[in-house]
Amino acid sequence: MAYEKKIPVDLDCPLRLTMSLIESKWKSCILDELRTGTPMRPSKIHKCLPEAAPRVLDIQLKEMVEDGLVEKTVFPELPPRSEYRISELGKTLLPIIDQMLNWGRTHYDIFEKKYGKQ
Amino acid sequence: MAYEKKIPVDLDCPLRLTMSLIESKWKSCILDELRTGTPMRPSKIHKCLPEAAPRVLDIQLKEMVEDGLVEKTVFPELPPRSEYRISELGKTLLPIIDQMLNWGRTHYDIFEKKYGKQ
DNA sequence: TCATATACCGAATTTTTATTCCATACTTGA
DNA sequence: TCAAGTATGGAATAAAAATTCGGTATATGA
Repeated sequence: MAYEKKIPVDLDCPLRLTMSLIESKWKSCILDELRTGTPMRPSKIHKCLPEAAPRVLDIQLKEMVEDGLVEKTVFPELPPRSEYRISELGKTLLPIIDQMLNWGRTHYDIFEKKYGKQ
Repeated sequence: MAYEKKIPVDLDCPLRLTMSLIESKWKSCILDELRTGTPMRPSKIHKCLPEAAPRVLDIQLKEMVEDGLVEKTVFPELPPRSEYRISELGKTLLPIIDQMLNWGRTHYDIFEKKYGKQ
């Protein structure tokens, strides 16, 4: 099987456990997009995160479903339709996402000066 | 130069900015080790994080100094001596680290059952 | 004398992630 | 009829991150 994580999550330490669930490039953004609880179709998620390659979002969504952070419903229709929604467990991560969002907003200037263009 | 990050931090969105500063495998753990503010010599840091390859810690410490999360003092002695300490900016990330630690402790069981050995 | 400790870094390799491209199979609207 | 949208995934490739190994130079203690 392609794209199977060798170590799904890191159980060695609680900090690494949490990090390993969200450290992939787009997972925190996916949680942020799904935060309201409203189900979202994958095409919508792709549109909301245009910087991310669709294939990557698919893979990360799949992992998040496996980890229990996100729930998926597939409607047996044609053309195919499916929905992703944040799980109760996933919601418990939102305060962390919030703090990271706030931190990023608060300290953006420092890094813009340091690493921004020109 | 070896090990230069292509994009030092991600300025596209505040969430990605914060994540990009700490998502490397050991950075959050390094911040946790340095949390009290007491300077630590690199050999001590290596001992506290024995799972991490020393070379990786060196590299990640260097990046964290560059990003301003950690400060470094080099004593011009032989044998060489140096110290790392968390910066004021780095300290502002500790509430996030704390929340991730708590989350990991609270939800450890779920993932132990799911992914733990036997 | 010799192993150990010190801090660091280059280089090569391995592992993990991310990206790109193509394919499926059916619907709708132009 | 034909392009575009729908969800998904295989496969190949590229890029990034982590790991391993070896080297620098000097001091200390056995």
